[in-house]
Amino acid sequence: MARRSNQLDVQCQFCKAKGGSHFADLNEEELTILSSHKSCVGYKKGQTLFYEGTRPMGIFCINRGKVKVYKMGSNGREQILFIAQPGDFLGYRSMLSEEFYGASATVIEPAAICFIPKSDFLTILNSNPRFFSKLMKAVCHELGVMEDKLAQIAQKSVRERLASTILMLKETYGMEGEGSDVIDIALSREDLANIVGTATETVIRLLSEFKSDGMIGLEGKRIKVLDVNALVHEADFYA
Amino acid sequence: MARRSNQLDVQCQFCKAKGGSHFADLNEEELTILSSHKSCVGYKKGQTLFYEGTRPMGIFCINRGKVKVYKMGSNGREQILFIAQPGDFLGYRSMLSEEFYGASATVIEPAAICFIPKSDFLTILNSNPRFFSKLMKAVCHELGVMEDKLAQIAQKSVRERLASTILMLKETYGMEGEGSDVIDIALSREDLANIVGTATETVIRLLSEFKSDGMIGLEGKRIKVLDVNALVHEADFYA
DNA sequence: CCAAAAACATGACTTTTATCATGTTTTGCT
DNA sequence: AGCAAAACATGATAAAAGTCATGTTTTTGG
Repeated sequence: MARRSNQLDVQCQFCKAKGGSHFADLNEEELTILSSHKSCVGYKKGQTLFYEGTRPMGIFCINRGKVKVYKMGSNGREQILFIAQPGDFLGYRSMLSEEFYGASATVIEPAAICFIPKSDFLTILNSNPRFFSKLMKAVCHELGVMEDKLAQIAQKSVRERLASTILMLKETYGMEGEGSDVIDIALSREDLANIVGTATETVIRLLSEFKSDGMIGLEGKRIKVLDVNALVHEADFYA
Repeated sequence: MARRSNQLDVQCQFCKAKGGSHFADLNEEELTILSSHKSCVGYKKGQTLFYEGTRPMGIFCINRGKVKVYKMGSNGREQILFIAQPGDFLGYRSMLSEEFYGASATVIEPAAICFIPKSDFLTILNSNPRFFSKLMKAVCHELGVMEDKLAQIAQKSVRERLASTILMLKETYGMEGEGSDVIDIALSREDLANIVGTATETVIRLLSEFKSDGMIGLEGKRIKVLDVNALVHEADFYA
């Protein structure tokens, strides 16, 4: 069998990212089915897994790296819906609703990503009701999260949303340091703006303000959280 | 068995709203299970089915009327997530993700609504894989719709969102008239603002503008769509 | 390693939208 | 019917955020 130069040898059975994923409690046999026709490829920053409006052919499972999932607006600006990390699946939602992709997915940190053809995935899904239930639960949870984000964007100011986004990033990517947590994700200011739902300049300005107020520290792209409480207050969590 | 004064006798087998609902192709036996412990009650405008933060005990199935589903913001303003109509279920999403309700549901037009206890609903769900699949598909679709709304709110102006909301309402509640379609739903300006995600005054002002531009007509709460193309243009659908 | 491109940063200005104030109309209730 | 409350409407003003212009720094590719 021909091999693409950057084809990687990642078997589901031994995947380190599996632990936290929905695949966590499939049995050996099922993992073998998953592995049988799958391919795993290295992706560079900026490469796109799939585009909005195209037909899903299978699911992407992230082994390493980070991927932004976003919709393109008529003004050319992206709205980032979420950032996927190792263990996450991508593309199964559209596959299950039998629709075209509603969003695009592009790598933002060098990644290793497996592709599992639709048919293999559906085979597992139909033969394992517990897996199906688990996925259902996950989708229901996701819907709740998305509703939360909608309400936040509709009702909070850009300042509040930025503060709350920084806190959310800290929860997910925060690395314990001495006293301060460094957020271990290389987001451009533009990407950050596209998560928050605002203009790049506005994010840059607010970050400077947060910095001079001593709430965060900036080391290039990396954001250091210096004063969690102040950020929580800024995000208006309890008001 | 004691009967509450406004208890209604609605049997799932003969429910007119069933046709368009997820219950459409359950068999007689399953419908009997559904009916067995269910109650169906009349609700007046303003009555609340459930509150954000409480525990789901079953699902609500709308037989007649309209219900707004919304989240409360810290500023006291509601963000309406969607409006449910006859045939829709409410509350199953939180039940399946085993979380508290993430939103509240309040009647906006006099309604008849059935309540099916959690256990009965889960019985059907576990015994009928096709029904489960259908629901999964619906949730996946809903998630796509919600992502769409998020991107719209994040990227479009209030003016564009109002135009697009009016068009959406026309699709769902439009009644064919002579030349113009009347939107058959009695939304207060405040509710409309809470769908669009803006202040009530802003909606009122923009509606006046749309009216003097000849795009819509206003007869009390009812909105008449006079020029669909102009609204589509205003909503910036193709730009 | 160097040049070009991309990302970051800041100022000036404009537009959009929220907020506050006030008055009018409609609705609901007894 | 009549009164109170809610909803609707409009103006004035302020605040928030977007846009444009321009310069600096960082990153990237040959």
